[in-house]
Amino acid sequence: MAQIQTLSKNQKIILDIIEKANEPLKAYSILFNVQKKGIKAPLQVYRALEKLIKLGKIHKVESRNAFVACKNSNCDISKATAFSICETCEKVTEISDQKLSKYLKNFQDKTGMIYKKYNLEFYGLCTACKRS
Amino acid sequence: MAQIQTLSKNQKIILDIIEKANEPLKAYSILFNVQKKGIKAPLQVYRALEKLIKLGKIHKVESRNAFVACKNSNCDISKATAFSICETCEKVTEISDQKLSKYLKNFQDKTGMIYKKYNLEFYGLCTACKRS
DNA sequence: TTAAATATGTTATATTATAACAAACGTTAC
DNA sequence: GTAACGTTTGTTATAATATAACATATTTAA
Repeated sequence: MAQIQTLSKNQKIILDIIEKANEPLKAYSILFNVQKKGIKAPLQVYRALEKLIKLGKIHKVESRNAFVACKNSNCDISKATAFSICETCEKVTEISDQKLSKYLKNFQDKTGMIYKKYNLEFYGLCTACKRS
Repeated sequence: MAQIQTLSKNQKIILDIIEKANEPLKAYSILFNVQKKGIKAPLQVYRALEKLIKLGKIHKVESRNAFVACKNSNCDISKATAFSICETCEKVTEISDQKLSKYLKNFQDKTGMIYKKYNLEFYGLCTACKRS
């Protein structure tokens, strides 16, 4: 029932890098960045990523195979994620919209399937790329 | 302006396999299945997949790296996709819900970004797995 | 303080996807 | 018909993403 989860050494190192990046990071680019800190193998990165995702500290942007820090303390331990992705500059922003998340959490399909999580990705043109 | 797009040989073969499968297929499992038909290399598969996606004949289930036939003639040339995915049996169903798609097509974020496409994936427990 | 759970380190390998180049095919305009 | 263009194919090689399996160490909690 521990609410506060202390992160391990590798988990801290990798979360730190993802939080400081202002763009989604790929696993092997993370690996490259942490090699000076003694993390040498892909598995060490993937294991930390897996744990951080479970804790809701980061999310995977599925269509990009990349990882971003959760900017949304409301997001229910990574059970409900929404992103906007610019197809030109690849900028990714986590969408934090109460109405949207409420709508999706309550969504029911015809089959009666129980939904525990969702992930929504919008693709388009960000305002910066629209201008140019 | 051609409305009717005739598929090439490889595209037909690969669409056929995906349509006959009742589950999402992975690229290399498709490759294995079509080797007897003379398609030998991954690129031949990936190129056909890419084209079929553009035409809206199939969709990629991003979180599974797998491909399903479009069951939804309404889905706007693969610009608006929604799936339900059972985390137990991995069954994937394309959701065809007018209200949902209308809601998402009209969704606007705070930044004013223009959305051209979206992909939504719900994860949970299907009715069959719920019973057991 | 010892058992259980979690995290680490390491090597090897599996899986998914694209680059680069050459040739063939299909459509359209003339 | 045929030249020009875009699309598709075939092929080899390689890049990028992710996991298996095993041994050891560390932390947590009864």
